Amino acid sequence: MKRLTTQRQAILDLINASNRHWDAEEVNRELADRGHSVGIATVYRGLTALEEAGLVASIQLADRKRYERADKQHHDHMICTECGAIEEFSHHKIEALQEAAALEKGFEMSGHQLVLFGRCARCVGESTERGKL
Amino acid sequence: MKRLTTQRQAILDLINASNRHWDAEEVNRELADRGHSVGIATVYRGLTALEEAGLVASIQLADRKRYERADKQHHDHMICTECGAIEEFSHHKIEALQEAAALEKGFEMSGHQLVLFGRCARCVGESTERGKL
DNA sequence: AAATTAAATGAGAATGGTTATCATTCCGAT
DNA sequence: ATCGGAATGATAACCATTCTCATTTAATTT
Ligand SMILES: [Mn+2]
Ligand SMILES: [Mn+2]
Ligand SMILES: [Zn+2]
Ligand SMILES: [Zn+2]
Repeated sequence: MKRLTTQRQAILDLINASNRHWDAEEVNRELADRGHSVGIATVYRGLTALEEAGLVASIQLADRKRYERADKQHHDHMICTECGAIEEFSHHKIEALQEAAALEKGFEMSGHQLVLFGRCARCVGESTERGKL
Repeated sequence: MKRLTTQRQAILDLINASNRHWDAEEVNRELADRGHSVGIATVYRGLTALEEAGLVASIQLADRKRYERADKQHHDHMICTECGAIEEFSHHKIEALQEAAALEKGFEMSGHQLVLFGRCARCVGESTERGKL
């Protein structure tokens, strides 16, 4: 059980060849554009299967789930509330302190999700530009 | 504009009188049980309005949005993947380091969301009990 | 190679949380 | 009392995701 079919391979290749954080619909559309159209249900099932196999990683944002390559070290995300850009960062001290906080509550931590919201450098720069006019 | 109507007051009172993290449907059902039934659409609008007014706070979990009292100091959450319990914690160092990480990327942070997943003390205890049998 | 069997696919229906519509009701200000 | 902007509630619509099911694909066994 759990085959790496042509469709799943196509999804995996797409994700591995980029640094983006894809949602199911984007994967579906991009594959269609490339001529290897894959049914949307299959995309959802494929993404789930690939994640279970540890071949892709995901972040659950408010509305949609997004997938990215799994061959990067663990990191968290900052999301620009203005342009939607997703930046990555990792801070080992934060990770350590999370563990500490969990321990303190007798909580057996198995994972976490940290997302920072705000304006990315580019958006901040642009609005500053505009202010100068 | 933005009135504190009877319905919204009822929602607010309900949330303020508890330490729970309510979703819209729970609020709707609880108010109905108490005889002050409020339409589900009104509950959604009310919760949004109350949050905009700073009278309640919210956390966006994977599936649903949950609301809680706003009169507590900022905190983050640990969610038990076994029983669904939501525990709260706050760690000023984590908060500070988040700011630092944002600064490093030229990111103008306006908010964040940190959720730890795992098993709460009670669930860990229970499975240990069971192991002893 | 043919048959067997389990898993995967895809089209479309269904689900579930949330938002939009719209006629009606409420309420504050003139 | 009247007017006009908000709020309400029933319901439809939305949208991401999952489910159903007939069909296809592909390993495994004869
Ligand atoms: Mn990432
Ligand atoms: Mn809380
Ligand atoms: Zn931006
Ligand atoms: Zn628990």
